[in-house]
Amino acid sequence: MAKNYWLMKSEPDECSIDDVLAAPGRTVAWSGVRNYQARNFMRDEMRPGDGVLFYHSSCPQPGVAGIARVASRAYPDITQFDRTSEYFDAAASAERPRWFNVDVQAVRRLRLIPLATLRARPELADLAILRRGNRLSITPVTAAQWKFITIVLAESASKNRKAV
DNA sequence: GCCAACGTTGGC
DNA sequence: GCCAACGTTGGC
Repeated sequence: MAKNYWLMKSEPDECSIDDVLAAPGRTVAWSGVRNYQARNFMRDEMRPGDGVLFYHSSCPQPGVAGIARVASRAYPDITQFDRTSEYFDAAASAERPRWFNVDVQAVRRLRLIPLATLRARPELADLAILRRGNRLSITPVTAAQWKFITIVLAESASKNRKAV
């Protein structure tokens, strides 16, 4: 099956790309997603090896902060069973779990590609996260968008750093 | 099944 | 803090 690509939002106060890089195995469980569409992407479409744009949201400098990869198939999100968790779901049971998550492994940090930079590029006009009113925390990325962001934008960011 | 009210997201 | 946009809830 062809490799898929995704953009996953995370609030850096909660879990930044550096937090994932510092985690054991550079891997974290992407638990706590409580949106059906995002859940379905993880449960039904994600496969180990899929590419992930790690996006920092709800922070002073929103943008793509790193590259990661899907590191597991989806499995039941343990936080739905934990009464002490803010993600507890009384309607879920072990027999009928409602929420699922994959594991995400950090690959590398990027010099931040700011949201404004993404918006400025006509090549990314159809990027889901740039669509008006988009709030989904997990969105698909096309192979062309992935290449453009991880090669063209990440490269030019690296050159700019040398120039500065 | 409709739809108003409410809650959340997330950039600014 | 504001506000647009969208998802969810619950009465009917």
